[in-house]
Parts: sequence; C-alpha cells; structure tokens
Amino acid sequence: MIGGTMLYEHKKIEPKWQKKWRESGIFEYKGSSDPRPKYYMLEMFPYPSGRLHMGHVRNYSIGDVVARYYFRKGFNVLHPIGWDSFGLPAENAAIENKIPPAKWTYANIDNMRERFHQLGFSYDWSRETATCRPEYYRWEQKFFIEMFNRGLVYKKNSEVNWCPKCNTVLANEQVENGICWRHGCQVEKRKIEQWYFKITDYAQELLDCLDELKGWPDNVKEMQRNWIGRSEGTYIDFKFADSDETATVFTTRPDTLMGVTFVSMAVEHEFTAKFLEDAPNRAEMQAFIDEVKRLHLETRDENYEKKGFFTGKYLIHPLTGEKVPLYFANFVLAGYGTGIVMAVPAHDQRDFDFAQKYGLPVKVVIKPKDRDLELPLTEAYTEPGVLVNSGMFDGTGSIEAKKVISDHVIKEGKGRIGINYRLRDWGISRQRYWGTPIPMINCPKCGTVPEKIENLPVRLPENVEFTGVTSPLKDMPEFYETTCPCCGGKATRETDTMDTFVESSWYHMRYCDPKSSDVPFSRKEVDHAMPVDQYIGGVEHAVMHLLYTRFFTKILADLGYVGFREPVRNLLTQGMVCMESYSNDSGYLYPDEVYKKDGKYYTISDDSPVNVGRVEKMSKSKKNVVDPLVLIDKYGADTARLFVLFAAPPEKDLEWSEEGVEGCSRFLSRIWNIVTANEEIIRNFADPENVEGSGKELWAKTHETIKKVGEEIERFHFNTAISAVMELVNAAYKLKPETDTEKAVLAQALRSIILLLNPFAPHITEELAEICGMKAITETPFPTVDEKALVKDEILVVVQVNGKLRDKMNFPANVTAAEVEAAVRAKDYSKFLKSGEIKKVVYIPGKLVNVVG
RNA sequence: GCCGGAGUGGCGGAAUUGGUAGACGCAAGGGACUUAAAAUCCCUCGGGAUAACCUCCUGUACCGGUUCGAGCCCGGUCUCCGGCACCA
Repeated sequence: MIGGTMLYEHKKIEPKWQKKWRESGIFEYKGSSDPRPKYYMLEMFPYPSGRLHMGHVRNYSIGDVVARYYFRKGFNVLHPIGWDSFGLPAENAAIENKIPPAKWTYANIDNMRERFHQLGFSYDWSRETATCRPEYYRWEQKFFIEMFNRGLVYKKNSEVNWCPKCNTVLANEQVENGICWRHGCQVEKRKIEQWYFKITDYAQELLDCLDELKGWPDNVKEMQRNWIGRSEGTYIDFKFADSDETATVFTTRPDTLMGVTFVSMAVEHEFTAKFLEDAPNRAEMQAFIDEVKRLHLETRDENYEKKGFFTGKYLIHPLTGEKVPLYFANFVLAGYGTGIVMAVPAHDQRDFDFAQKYGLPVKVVIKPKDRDLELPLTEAYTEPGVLVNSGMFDGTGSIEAKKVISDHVIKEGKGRIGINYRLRDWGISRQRYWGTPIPMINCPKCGTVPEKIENLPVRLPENVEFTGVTSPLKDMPEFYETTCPCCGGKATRETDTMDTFVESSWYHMRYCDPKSSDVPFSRKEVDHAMPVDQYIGGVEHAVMHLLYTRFFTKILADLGYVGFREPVRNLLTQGMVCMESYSNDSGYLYPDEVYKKDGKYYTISDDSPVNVGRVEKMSKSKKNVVDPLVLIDKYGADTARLFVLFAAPPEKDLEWSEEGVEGCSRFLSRIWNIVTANEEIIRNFADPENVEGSGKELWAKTHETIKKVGEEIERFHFNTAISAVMELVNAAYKLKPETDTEKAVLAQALRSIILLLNPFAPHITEELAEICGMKAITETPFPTVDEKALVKDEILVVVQVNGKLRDKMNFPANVTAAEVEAAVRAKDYSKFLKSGEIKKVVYIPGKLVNVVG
C-alpha cells in the first residue's frame, strides 16, 4: 500500500497462474477426434539463442492474444511451440566457449522455455519439438531420400555463394547485394559440389497458387512473384555462319528481332572452349575471359562498365539471312535463359551502350506512333510503337508484333515459345557440423546412393570437440566410414549437412503429431489440423522461409504425406521493434546509461552530452535495446504484453517508449483498483436483464465494448481493442452506483473488463476473477453481446449544410426520413446557404443529414 | 530504374463500406487530496480570429478532379520506407 492505493503485485500473481496453466494442461490441443472446429495458431518458431529480445515478446504476444481468444470462442486450438535449433551460432559458441553445440543448444532451449513461461503464453507444451533431435530430423532424411528417388534432389558441381565467415555455401536467397544476410560480409564465389532441391519444377505452381492465398499480405505475395520472376518469351535459333551448329537466344522482345545487329553471350557458356581453340588471338581472348570471370567472382557492384570481345564467329539472322557478329559480353548472365542474347541496340539500353563502345550498327525498327525518332539516337528507345525497317512487318504495332514475329519464327521452325524463371534450384548443402546430416553415401563401386530407410536416422554425433572452423564431421572416421547399402562394400558418408531452412519447412506438420515414431506424422492428424489458420512472423522471411515451406508442402503432398498443397491460410507479418540509439565519442551507449533533461540526453556517469540516433531496429550492436527480462521484473509480463500490443498495429514498426510502458502499467493498476474496490458488488450482483434510466449508458457502453473488442481482435487491431477497454474503464470510474440496477450494471461492466482484457493481460485478469469469485477465465467463454443493450431510444443526427457541420439534433430512434427533413427545414440555416433557399436534403439514416442550397 | 506500401496534433496512433477528423495512450498545462512530495482522482489540450461563452475561419504531404459530402475514390507531383535490380 502506498498512499492508500494498492499497487498490484505482479511478482506474486504471474508465477502463480503460469504454474497453474503449466500443470493443468489446459491449453493442450485435443486432436482430430474433438468435435469442436479446429484453429491452428502458429508463430514462427525461434532460434534458441538463449537471449529473449523484444521482437520475440511482440511476435509471441500477438499470437497469444489470438490463441486465447479462439480458445474461449470454443475452438479446438492448436498453439504449439518448438525450437529451430540447428544452425551456426551453436558452432560459433562452441569454438568460443569450448562447449559442444548440442549442450549449448539444449541449455539455451531450457532458458528460452522459462522465458516463454514467464510471459504467460498459452502453448501446448506437450507438443514441444526441437529440430536438432534425431526424432525430428530422421524424417527429414527420409523425405530427402524419397525426393532423391523421384529426381527432386540432385547433386551438381557449380559456382556457389560462399560466405567466408559462415565457412559455408549460401542459397541465392541468403545473399543480399553480394552480402551475407547474416554477417554482412562479402560473399565469394566458389565452385563446389553440392545438393539441390528442384524447386524450379514447382515454379509455376508456386506462382499460380499465390492468387489463392487471400489471407496473405499483398507485399509478401508480390515479393514472391518477383522472386520467382516468370517471363514469357521466345527462343530463337541463330545458325553459325561457318558450321551447322545453332546458338539459341531467349528474348521477351521478338518484336525487335529485325533490329538485331549482333549477338552477345556469357563467357561461361559451353561454346567458349571451342571458340578458344579456333581463335587466332587465343591469348587475348583467354585474358578477356579470365578478366570477366574474375569480375563475376569478385564484384558486388552490379553497375560495372560493359565490356565485350569478338568471338571470331558470325551467326545468320534467322529472318534476314544477314551475318551478325557474336560477342562475349561481361553483362550476359550465364545462368538465365540460354546464356546467349540477341542484341538490339536501338531498343535496349545495355545493347546500345555496348554498340556505342564497339562501334556496332544501330538499326531502328520501332518508332513512336506520332513522331519520328531523331537520329542518331542518344539512348535506346524502349517504349512501344510501330514497326519500321522490318520488311513485311512494317506498320505493325510493336505489342502486336511480339506475337506476329514470334509466330512467324516458330512457323519457320526457327524457334519456340519459352518461359523462363528467375528462381533457381535450392542449394541445400552446408559445409557445417550442426545440421541434419544428408543421408547419402558415396560408394566407389555404386556411386552416390541413399542410406537405407531402416538405418535412419543418420545420427549427428553430439559429443564433439571444436578445434577449428571446419566441420568436425570431416575428421570423424567413426561418422563417415560406413558400408554401401547396395553392395555392402566400404563406403563413405556425405559429411555436409542440410540448410536449416529445410527443418523449418515442415515443423508445423510435425506439431500435429509430434510423438509419432513410425511415420513423420499421421496423415489424418495433419490433414485435420492443417493448414495453419494464422501464421505470424517477421517480414524478413517473406521470400526464403515462406517460399521454401510452400514448396515443401507441395513435395509432401506429391509424396503422399499430406492432402493439401498450401501450408498457411492467413499470414501476418509483424513489424520490427525500434528505438533511438545513443552514442558519444566512445561509441554506443545503452539506454540505462543515459538520462533525459529538457529534451536532451546526458550520460549518467559524467553528465556529458549524448548524441541521439535515428529510430531503428533494436540491435545489440547499436545498444538500442531494452531487455525484456528487466522489463518483466519491473512491470510484469502483463504490462510488457499490453504495451507491445497497444503501441502500434502489429504489422507496423513499433517505437519503444518507456513512458508508454508506464501508461500501460498505470492502466492495469486502474483496473486492479476499481475491481478490488468493488469486489462485493461484483460478487453479489448478477448481470442486469434490462436497464432503463440511470445506468443505461454504462450498460450500453459495456456491450458496445464487448462487440468492438471481438471484432478488433479478429482483424488484428489489438491497439484499438485495448483502447476500447480503456474507454470502458474510464466510463466505469464515472459511475458511482447507488441503486441495485446501477450496481448490477457496474458489476457487469467490471466483469466484462476482466474477461475482455484477458487475452492481452492474462495473469492480472485471472487473479481479479478469482478475487471476485468468478470462474477461471480459461474456462469462461468470451463475453457475448446483449443486443437489447445496443438498442437506442434516441439517435443523434448531425446536420451539415453544404457538407459542413453546422448543427446536431436528437430524434426518437424510429424517426422517418420525412420527419428529419421537416425538422431541418423548420430551422433557419439561411446564412449558410449560398442561394438562400434549400434545394435538396440528403439524409443518411441514423447518422447525418446534409442540407444543400 | 522497376514493383509494392505509407505520409493525419508536440509524439505513438484512431476514424471497418465516401458520412461529426484527431478515439485511446504519451507528453504538456491546470485543479483536488497532502505539512510537502510522490502516487491517485478530475479537467483542458490541432492551428487561427474573438475580451469571452456561443461562434466563425482553417486544417489529414502538395496540385487538380469526381461527389450533396473526400483522410478515404480518380489523375498528376513531392517525400519517406520496404523489396528487386544488367533476368534480355
């Protein structure tokens, strides 16, 4: 007690309820035999770093509100949690601290689990899953082998992105502008043999199904569309002038075919070897090729100068029969299309630049509809127009000409329709230790063969010592020495492990039947619980994780494991938690090292001024972080949850504010105080049947709030749901009850506040319910609206004159349009009327009337 | 450059389908309680005009349009954020 006001004791209350929830198993999902409709609420599972950050608090608090809401709406809710527990940090920690990655990981999981309990999340802990357990990854190995048997996995020696810090290969998606997504270090290219998943086989389906994902944000779908990068065009054959061989190009602009003045190709193309042989200036050509290759390996900046080298070969234009030169060009991508492109300098800026540099002809074949192009061109004309200098195609619109010329080429047998995707196959080999072993065996006689299914899992040895940066598996004969499953002879295991994105591609299915030991999961259970009804996670996974898991779902459907092809029905991508950073000459400072005075910041240690940086994502390196543990200790989990939900809508970035946290804490205290002060009333007065006169206002407000909170939770507007409860609390403070009716109204209002706020602040509300003799909220349905309370006797009609607010009037609820119009005409609004008289009256029933004149 | 998204008080943000702009919270100011402070409770709070209430003008990045009525729809401009970027 301070000054007569009770501060509620979160440190006593919160652990009490957490223990109850944990022991009662109240949040356990009942499986497919339960008659209630299912609701699968899933948040992206965390990497168990051992450090809880605000992003976690936000992500999982959002999910918890939704889960608790649907529990109480009578759904059979599946709300599981687990650990994405393979991955690099465990290895780095192992090197630093000389602990085996397994030990470090399991300790972190224990720690994170405690943190999650401390936040009061409603998980079904009986389904907890860690991907680094053999009971989990054995199934992934099985999937791998089945995919291999179906030709969906293959091994290829290819140039890959290599992160020198991770000491491993990265998938295309993990490289951002030539920089490792995790470390920000520069990625190198290396040639290495590795395993690929044939995601390109599913490119079209992955693209098409996006249209059906109505519950996904548009930006995520658009990012996936861009990433898949489908383009329709035409393959066109150019014969070599000096041989029967053909160089095929891919183009999306067949309308410009008549403007081709040369052809360019990537130096990595297979033709290159032969050209070198034939070249009289072989040394020079080799030097050019080497330079370009070096450029491709080393450069990060994509805007390098365009360079080329004549291959010494000419091609025959398929329509005109003209000889056009074939050049090596450093900007042609080897891995896209055919690695050879037709060059139309008049209508492609890259080709234009190249032609200028090497003095190649520029032939205009498209001109704007309404004017001529000024010659010589100073840049490529890339807009649509009308064909010129194109023989039989002259006068055709360029858009139409795409089809006309393409069809013509195809009819002549010199081309075919082609569809290309930007998407590449998913390279999943990692030269790491702490990951799922790839279940393949190299036999000197039989080649590369899968391990026998009955020998799975291929276990990752957990008691290892880390000496250096390379995977210890490569130095463990007891791991890699084995016998060939085909011939029984001596053979060696694959020592690479899988990309951790493989584990996260199917964990949501394992949750449906996490203890299954004879199959990965029961088909019946997974088909019942899936797809995920609501998935919540960071937008940084918009392409990688969410594309991979969609792909994997389609694979599992094709392998017969599941009966659906999309894993997630509704997706919410939550924003980042941000904060301003503080720094001085000696570097960044933690928020608790500075204080604020008159809008400026100073260090606590010596009162020197502090620079305030812009608001950006909380990160350890900038020290602009707030430790959730400190927050929970000071204010409690309920306040922490309430703040992250109240301060911003979930999809937006959230700016941290200590004052905002205090506001939320104050709000919970207000509830605590008004409820405990009215405990007797709450105990003794049942919900009112009907209310007239005094008390009616609060009664109506109560039911309006019940309606609003439900609606707002369902559309993820938690901030407005909370503000609705705040309004009800403010209204309840205003009623000083005297009559029994008023007391009943107040009792219901306060009970509603407790019940409505429960998904956001579960501990304090359970405690208050108990104090007031109410049933446990976990067993109480979400409140329902009494429509009677929403019926109004009187309605307020706003009066506009020429669209501007001028007046307000009250009418009986059943007022007719004619009566409203008559009332309006009876008043004198002439000073607002332009013409002095009323021309028209527009009445929007129950809301507004606009007088026009 | 291309593709998305967003611009609303001192601040975070409301306004669900075109219908009272600024809910709720923070900050600020005032009052009550107190010996005092803290805490708590109550009130005020976009800008401007007016002595003042009422009232009037103005206001959702900017310019224009549609409409009885626009923060919301349409066209154009600017800025910011995110994604992609030599993909032929």
